[in-house]
Amino acid sequence: MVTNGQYERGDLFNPACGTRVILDRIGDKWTALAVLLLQHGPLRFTELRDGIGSVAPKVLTQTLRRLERDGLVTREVFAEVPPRVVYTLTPMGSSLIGPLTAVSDWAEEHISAITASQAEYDGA
Amino acid sequence: MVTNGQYERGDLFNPACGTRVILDRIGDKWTALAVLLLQHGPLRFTELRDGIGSVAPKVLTQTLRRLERDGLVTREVFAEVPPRVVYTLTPMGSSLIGPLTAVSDWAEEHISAITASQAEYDGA
DNA sequence: CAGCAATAGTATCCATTGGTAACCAGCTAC
DNA sequence: GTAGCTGGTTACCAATGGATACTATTGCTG
Repeated sequence: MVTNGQYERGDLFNPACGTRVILDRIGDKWTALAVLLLQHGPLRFTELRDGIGSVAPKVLTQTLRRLERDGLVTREVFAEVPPRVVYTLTPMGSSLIGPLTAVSDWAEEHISAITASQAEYDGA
Repeated sequence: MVTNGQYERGDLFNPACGTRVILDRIGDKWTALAVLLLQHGPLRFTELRDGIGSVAPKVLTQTLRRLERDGLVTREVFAEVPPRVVYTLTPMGSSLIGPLTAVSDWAEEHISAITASQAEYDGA
């Protein structure tokens, strides 16, 4: 089931399928969270860094650069003093909010059951 | 906005919020893919390993053990020769298929736009 | 009985990614 | 001139993931 000869649809056993490529991309430590945080409007570098709390600036820079390269966020630099850099979701980035929110809602719904399962597993 | 005093709902800026805990858990390299692969029925260790293709047995074992600990899959050992181990989604595991499929569908829909954006970024 | 084959892993070592801490560039206010 | 703000970068260390070899169990082959 080949689409345009480059990516295979649906066949998750094929490493070249689009889903696997994307899971590999947004399945790193901070990407999904960054997109979710930007859903209510643009944020500055420092707002993201301080808000996340535990991310190293180096890693946040990497995450945002990759998102920019993928066309999911834009990066605007204002030549002020002190400098200001604002990150904004593109329309494509915004379209990812829905699916990510589905996962997020699932998480909120099942987090306590998962924690309970872990406790039982560890104690048994 | 605290639920039971342990997890905070909705506030993604709080590292203790359920979404962030779960994103940290299923946002590793193979967990989401393993759940998606199990959606059509149980699979053996070797079927998962060979199907994924590029995962080291050590890492697949870690992934499946964590999923078992979280209560998302069950592990059944048949004392035969050669041995047989079958992994199956629990009801909670199956309930994650919907949200993950939403992400998967998004991926299939936007993979070519993302690839194009990357090419432009790299060439510009 | 010696040797081999099949499955589901471990064990060991190496590579890649993420984290910590320190520093920089540009400008402004003291 | 020196300190401070922002948005990083650099150098180094820790944790996670990957490659390869090996093991345990037991029936089958010769």
